[in-house]
Amino acid sequence: MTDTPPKKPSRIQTRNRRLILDAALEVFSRDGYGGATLDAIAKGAGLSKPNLLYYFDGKTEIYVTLLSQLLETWLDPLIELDEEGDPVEELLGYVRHKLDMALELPLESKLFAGEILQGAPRITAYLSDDLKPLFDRKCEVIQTWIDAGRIAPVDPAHLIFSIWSTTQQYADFGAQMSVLLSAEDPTKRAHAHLEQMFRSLLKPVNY
Amino acid sequence: MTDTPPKKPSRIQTRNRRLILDAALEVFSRDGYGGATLDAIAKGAGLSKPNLLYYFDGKTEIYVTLLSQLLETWLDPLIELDEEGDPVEELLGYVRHKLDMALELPLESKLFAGEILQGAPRITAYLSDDLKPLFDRKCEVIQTWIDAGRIAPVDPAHLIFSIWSTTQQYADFGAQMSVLLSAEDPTKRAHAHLEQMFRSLLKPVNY
DNA sequence: CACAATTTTTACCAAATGGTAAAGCAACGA
DNA sequence: TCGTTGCTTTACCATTTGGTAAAAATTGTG
Repeated sequence: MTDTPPKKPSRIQTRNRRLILDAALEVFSRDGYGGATLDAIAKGAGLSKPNLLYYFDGKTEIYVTLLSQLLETWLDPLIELDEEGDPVEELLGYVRHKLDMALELPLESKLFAGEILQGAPRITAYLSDDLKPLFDRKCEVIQTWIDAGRIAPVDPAHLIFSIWSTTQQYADFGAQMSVLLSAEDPTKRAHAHLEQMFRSLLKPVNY
Repeated sequence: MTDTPPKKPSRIQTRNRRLILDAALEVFSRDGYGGATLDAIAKGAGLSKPNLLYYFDGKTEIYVTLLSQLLETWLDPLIELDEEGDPVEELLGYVRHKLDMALELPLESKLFAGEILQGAPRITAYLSDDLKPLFDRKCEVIQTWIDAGRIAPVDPAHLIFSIWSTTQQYADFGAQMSVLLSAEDPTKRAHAHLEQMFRSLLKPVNY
């Protein structure tokens, strides 16, 4: 019995860790890892800095905790891509789902984008251990659909990349869009536009 | 004659400012604005920190200088979009040009992305003063093409957004792609994939 | 060369930052 | 109610960071 007992966290622990992670998400996604400070996070959480460090071992741990929690959510939509369903509708469903996530969780999207932008120094392990196997599997599914002539012959990997970038931009580049579209709401046309784009790309060639 | 005389910079000034900006690009794009330090930039440039500050007034000035220089280059391809040319080929040419830029200038792309990600706090003025007018003009051009039935009816603004995001991802998310494609070279299929995607989207409906 | 202007170095500094030690306070079971 | 455990505060601290003052060295120029 030398191993650490699991010990479920107290109510107070659950609450404060939640407060900290919420504040940290805001700060990290706004200022980046380097620009974020423990003071800012503590202030946002309504706690003192040493109190923060009672719950987390340091800045990096908070950041990594945030990322790994996020990554689970992030993977879900891709997992749901079902080989048995209708190919075009499955892929369009994935686009829709991913776009909804970007629109509803912009801070999470930005946090992730920021980490990748800087070379993903803290999550490369996750990328190769969790994401890559899933990615490879889904690429194969897509390839199967292509071989069966059920969608147009696209490059599966680059198709997924395109889905990721076109959906996430609505969170990541939101500041730019706000300026360029002034009054308009980017959300409005985003769904329709992406549906049109990927439908025209994927529609199997008639003959 | 109370205004500052132009005074062309000495050879030594030109060289050192170049050294500094080159080093700064590397550091800022890798560590973000907040994570970048003057020491790191100075080291990269092979100068002492106070020497840096002889050429630039401070961290922010270096960063802003870098961004505004970059932004000119960034705009060019969009400016070249020619109303008189063949619509589909013009737009595909823009895609190609933008992709080449992302592949050849990944640091610049990342620097820009990082700034937008954080809400573009230092370049909002540029966005509304320079980019927006150009953006609006080109949206009108695209709308003209649509009205003439020369390309499929897409949302011009979102079309441009999609071009931006799908091209820039090859720089901004390069770390992720490296892991997911392991040995392969993302560059190879990128051009073909984007051409296929935007061609199928833009092809005018036959009737 | 002499002298002024430019460039670089040395020696600092105040504020911010990530983090710690230890005492005080609260909660809770026996 | 006592003692143990869990939580919070106060008071620090070493390092890093952006930045400055001023002397020293270098460069350009008549």
